[in-house]
Order: sequence, then structure tokens, then C-alpha cells
Amino acid sequence: MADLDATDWKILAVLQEDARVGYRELARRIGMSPAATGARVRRLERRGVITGYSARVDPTRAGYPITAYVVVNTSGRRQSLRVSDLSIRTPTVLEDHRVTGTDDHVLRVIVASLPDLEPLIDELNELGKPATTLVLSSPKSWAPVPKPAHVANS
Amino acid sequence: MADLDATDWKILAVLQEDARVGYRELARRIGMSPAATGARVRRLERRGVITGYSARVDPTRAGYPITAYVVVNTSGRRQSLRVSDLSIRTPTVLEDHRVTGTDDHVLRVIVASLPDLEPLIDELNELGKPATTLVLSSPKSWAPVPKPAHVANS
DNA sequence: TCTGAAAGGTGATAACC
DNA sequence: GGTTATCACCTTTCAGA
Repeated sequence: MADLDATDWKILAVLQEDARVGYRELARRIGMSPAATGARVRRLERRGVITGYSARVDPTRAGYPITAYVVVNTSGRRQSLRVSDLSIRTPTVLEDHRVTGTDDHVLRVIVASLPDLEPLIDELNELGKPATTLVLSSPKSWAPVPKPAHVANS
Repeated sequence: MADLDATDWKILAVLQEDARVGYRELARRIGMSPAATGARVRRLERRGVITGYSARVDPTRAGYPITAYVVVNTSGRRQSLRVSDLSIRTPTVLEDHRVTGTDDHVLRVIVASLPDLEPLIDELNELGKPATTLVLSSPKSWAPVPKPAHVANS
């Protein structure tokens, strides 16, 4: 919610693809001076548009060949909050979203093997009705947040 | 699948939290020399454990306040492949996973407003039965791939 | 808000353990 | 694989527009 201009989106495009580029190179790619570029980046960080920088890790190559989505159907606010707590406490739960519909939580989980899912399912079973879906492959596993069409191209 | 040691996991922990740290600082945090640290990082990249570096962008602050999961129930390989193609072609579809169960695709989509979802749903309707779930909030929106328990702590 | 130049910090490499 | 030393280059800052 930030009124980003075309230059901001160029910076976001580059930094989402390669967060380790130097300011000199980043500045060259967006057609501005390094100093002004640095100031823009700091502004994007301060406004909370950029929340951090991460190495993208391939879970499979890091020893977690299995990704699963676990949806949970809880009955009431109390259990829902406990699902959130459990998600936050469990390192292999990489995401937890509260959603509309019959199920109220969607968890993305990575594990080294299927048996490793059991303890989590057992815990979730005490808070609601969990249902597990395994990821077979990911035609698109990641993409940058794109520039909206209504922002000029400059 | 790479047989990562405790030092590799320290590097992954730091780079997943802050991909822009310099080698000097990274080396200091893991207790090794900058040169050896750089060599480790390059090895992790070459082996495909680290697939890249990204700025983490908050979709809401970037103008996409709505995140949705769209599951698609297609009938057959042909349509499934066309869903993959559509996902890859559509910038606001950030992820597409083929999954087990009744539905065979799970898409994560961001949009500026609900009407912006319509064109995608329309296209998916020609390939299968889409069902949309909206994200209300994300108790855990991101987490690093964690060091497995069986790797020594060093 | 951007540019340009000075000063201190950083990344890649080589020689050696 | 690891370290230390080196040098060229890059990031940051600040004055000026």
C-alpha cells in the first residue's frame, strides 16, 4: 500500500531475483546513481515493502524431499489460536494461513520422510480435523511479486 | 540431498535470515575465515542447495492486499499441463503445485482486489473445477528451512 | 530527491598448511 | 578444506544542486 513508482518496481524486480547484487550493479541496471539507489532501497525497507532478504533453499536438496499441505478444520477460536501456536513452535511448518471456507488453517510443511509427519498430525488431531495433501511436483515453485499493470513502464 | 554439516547449516541459517550480509560478517557469525566461508557458500550454490537470493516483499504493502489459494480439479493429464502453463504465464500466480487427492493443483495467487481474480477463475474453469480460498491472516507467513535434528550442533 | 568524489570496508585470489 | 595477506573494487557518506 505504498504508491510505488516505476523505479521502485525495477529495484524490486532486481532484488527479488538476486538480493545479493551490489548497489553499483543495481544502480546500473535501473539507470540511476548508486547513492540514489541506496536511498530508494532503504526507503522500501523502512516502509515495510521489503521485509528482509533470504537465500532461497531447495528443501529437497537440504534433506526435506517431502512437502505437504495440511488443512485443519477446527471448531472455534480457541483451537484456531492453538494451531497458530503449534505452527509457530514447529520449525518444519514453514507457513500457516487462516483461511475462509470449511477448513480454517492451511499449513505448508516439509519433512524428511512420511513418518516424520505423524507427530504433527497427532497434535493437530487434538485441535481439529487435519487433512494432508502431498506435493508431487511444483510447476512453479516461486515467483517475484510482479509490477501491477497500471504502473507506467518508464 | 547433500550431506550438509553443522557449518553449512549455520551458513544457511544466516543467509536465509539476511541474504545481504557480507562474507566478513557471515564468517564472523559462523566462526570461520571469510575465504573459507565464501568457498562454502559457492559450494552450496553449485550443489543446488541455495537456488538464489530474494528480497522478501510484503504483497499487501506492494499493492496486493489479497492472497488466495485456488485448488483445481482437472480431468486428465492434458488439462493438468495446461494449468501449469497458465500458472507459469500468469505473474500473479506465485506458486503452482501438483498434489495428491481429489484436487490436482494448488495455486497461490495475489491480487489487488477480488474482481482481479475473475479472469483467472474463468480460464481455470475451462480446464477443470477451481475452488478459491481466501487468506484472512498468516500466523506464520515465512520461516527458514531448519537444520534437521540429527545434524550435530557443533 | 539526485549527483559526484573521498574514505573506509569488502570480495576474490594466491600461497601455504 | 582450512588460514592469512593482498589488492582492486565497492558501499557509504556528505556537500552541493
